[in-house]
Parts: sequence; structure tokens; C-alpha cells
Amino acid sequence: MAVQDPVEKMLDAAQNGMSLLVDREKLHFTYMPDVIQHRDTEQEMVTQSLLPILKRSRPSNLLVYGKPGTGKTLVVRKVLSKIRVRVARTDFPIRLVYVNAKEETTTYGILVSFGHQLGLSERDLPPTGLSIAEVFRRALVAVGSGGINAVLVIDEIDYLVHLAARTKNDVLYQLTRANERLKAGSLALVGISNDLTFKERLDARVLSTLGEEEIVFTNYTVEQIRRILEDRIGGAFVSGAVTPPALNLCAAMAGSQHGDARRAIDLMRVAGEMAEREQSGTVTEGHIRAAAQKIEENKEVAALRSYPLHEKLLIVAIMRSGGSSTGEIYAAYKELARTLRQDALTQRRVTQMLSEIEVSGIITSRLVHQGMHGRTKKYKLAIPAEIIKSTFEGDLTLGDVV
DNA sequence: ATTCCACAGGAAACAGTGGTCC
DNA sequence: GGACCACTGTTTCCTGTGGAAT
Repeated sequence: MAVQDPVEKMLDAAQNGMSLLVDREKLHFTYMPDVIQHRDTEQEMVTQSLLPILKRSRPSNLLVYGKPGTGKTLVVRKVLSKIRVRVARTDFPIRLVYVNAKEETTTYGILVSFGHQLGLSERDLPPTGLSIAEVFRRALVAVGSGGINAVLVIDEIDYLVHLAARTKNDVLYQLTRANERLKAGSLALVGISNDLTFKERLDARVLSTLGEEEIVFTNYTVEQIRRILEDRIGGAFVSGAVTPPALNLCAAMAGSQHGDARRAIDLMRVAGEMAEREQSGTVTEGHIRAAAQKIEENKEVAALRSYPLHEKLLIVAIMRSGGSSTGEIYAAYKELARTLRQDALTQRRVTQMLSEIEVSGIITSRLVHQGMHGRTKKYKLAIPAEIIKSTFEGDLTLGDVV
């Protein structure tokens, strides 16, 4: 048989409609399935605490916990959308507001987003310039004057706690006490968190109000993830495209990492895309393994690219020195900065940056006590130097130093 | 037992930006 | 146009640390 031209082969395949993935959307984490599996109890509990809305009274405040990829946000959004449908048929003024504390990044941003979703305009709530107290006041006026019964869902609420602690404002306390200030309308809070320990950092007064009801989302078991995957695969791939061993491996890989269904679904999507690109008729174990590696590498490259110049210089300094102390890295960094005609930052700032980079997993450190010679942290790369070189080579300012 | 190193990392202050309000 | 605000990124100042050297 004649060897087929790869380009012709791809064109043929495309024309014949041979495609493994028929509906990519179903393998995206924002996709809302009709039925959320293995979360019946949790859905009932969320509904229970929000039920008073239908009876025209204020629902309980609610805290929802669980590791990433356990379906918390999905369940809360699903229940809210069902409530929304029920209420839409009546003239009862409710507003379901969703903000993500991590995406908004500042206390101000969270409150402004809340206000905008209540119907306030850019003019009523400008993106900057007002005091937080003023933004809060305006949002509450909107609730009060419209007699609105608002449910504010704060996803990744632990970030808000962290922000509030850093900027020393008590926005969460204000939010939990909002009903005391409202003459008409009401405000209920739903907090969602990946961090089970953040409660310890909460003010006791806040906790008593916010934690009226609590729901903990347990991790999915490997078997549950397998069934969730089966369900998604059914809609996303052509029938029989994913081999059973591939499915099992995908569930096992994600399941062993704290039962994260989101990761499992991502993994399956990337594996599917790889199989499709190879013109393979099925998704195999090999594709799953390759996808896992690719996701990991992509994460590293994306993190490297996203760093500002001085962080990049530090990573290069560590790469060059290979397993050295803060002092040595700082010296190497200053040298690099001089070469590139940049003002070097202080050592204090550099130690802070090193800690920040370490969080991303690109470098690791070990605290070393050297007796007479003081203590220091020894840093080394946690990823292959080749990835750093290839990522930074294209960088206009860094090209010459890597 | 005491000294001393080379930092780690917290706290506070500051500069700069981009805005509102009166 | 000046007072004020939030926020980020940074500097300055400072205290704490564990074990080798003395």
C-alpha cells in the first residue's frame, strides 16, 4: 500500500467528517450538565437553606466547603438557576448575584461587581475613586430602595478573608450585618471555599452569622469520577471512541489527586484533542499519559511567561547558579540586572519574590542552618532548565542572557 | 555558655497611579 | 483644584533563628 501524504490524510479525514470529539463544550468545566451526579444530598441541602426565598423571607447564610473539583460551584449555580426559574414567574423582587473573590482580586472590585449585578450603572459605581464604605452604602441603598431580596454568592471566599485581613477592613463583618441596616429587602450570603481551614481566620462575629448553615463536599471516589467521565464522554465523543483502559486510567489519575473531577474532565479533553490530531480512531491510555504531561508543561510555560521581568531574572539567576543560597542568587541577579541596564531591587524584595515563585512550583527551597555562617534558603529549579531556556529565548529582553 | 553569622520574614511607610467628590 | 480613596509594588527598619565556632 502506498504511503499516504500526511496533509492529504488530514484533509481526507476532515472532509469525511471523521472526528472523535463531537461536542468539546461538554468537556469544559463551565459546562452545566442536566444532572449533577453523586451530589443529590448536597443539592438538597443547598436548596433547603435557600428555600425561604420562595416563601418571601430571607434564606440562611451558607458556607460551602470542599476541595477543588468537587462540584461546589456547579451545585450552587444549579440550585440558584432553578430558583431563578421559579421566581421569574412571580413579581417577587429577588436578585441572585455571583462574584468570584479570586477573579475580582480586590475588596473594592467584589463590592462593585455586587453593585453592578444589582442594577447599578458604571456611573453609580465607578471602577475606582470611592471609599469602600461608600461603595457598600450605595449597594445597600440599591437593595433597600428596590426592596430586593439579594443572595450574594461569594466563590473562593477565602481570598476575600485574606484580602480583608491584609487591608485591615471588615467587609465580611459589614456584609453579615447588612440586614440590620436594611429597612426593606434583605441580603443572604453564600460563601464557597476550597480551603477548609479558612474559618479559623474568621472573626468570631462573622463566623456566627455566616456559618448559619454549612455543607462539606467530600472528595469524589475514583469510581464516581469514572461515572462522571462516562457521562460526559457519552455526549462529547463519538460512540466507542474512548477505550475502557483509557477511561479507567483517567479516572484513577485524577482520583488519586484529591478526587478532582475538573482535572479528570480536562485530562480527557486534552487526550481527546491529541488523539484527534493524530487521526487516531480511539483515545488510548497513551493519550491520557501524554495529555497529563502536556497539561503539566503548559502550566509551567504559562507561569514562566506571566512573570514580570525581575522574577524572570531571578529564575535565570537560579538556573545559572544551580542550587544556591539567597545571597548568591541575589548577587547573580544584580549582575543580570546590570547587564540589562535595569535597577536592581532590594534583597528584601527579592526574598519575597523567591517565596512567591516557589508557590508556583517552579523552584523549591530548603532552609539550611550553617551555624557560624548563619542561615539561608537554598533554592533549586523544580522543572527542567530546557523549558526555561526555550520559554525565555523568545523574550526580547531576556534572549541574550539565557 | 556565649557569640555570631546570613539571612527569613513581619510591619510600617512611601511613591505612584487612577480615580471621585465638592 | 485640592482633599481624599484604594491599591500595588516597593523600601526601610527591625526582630528572630539554629548551630558552628569560640
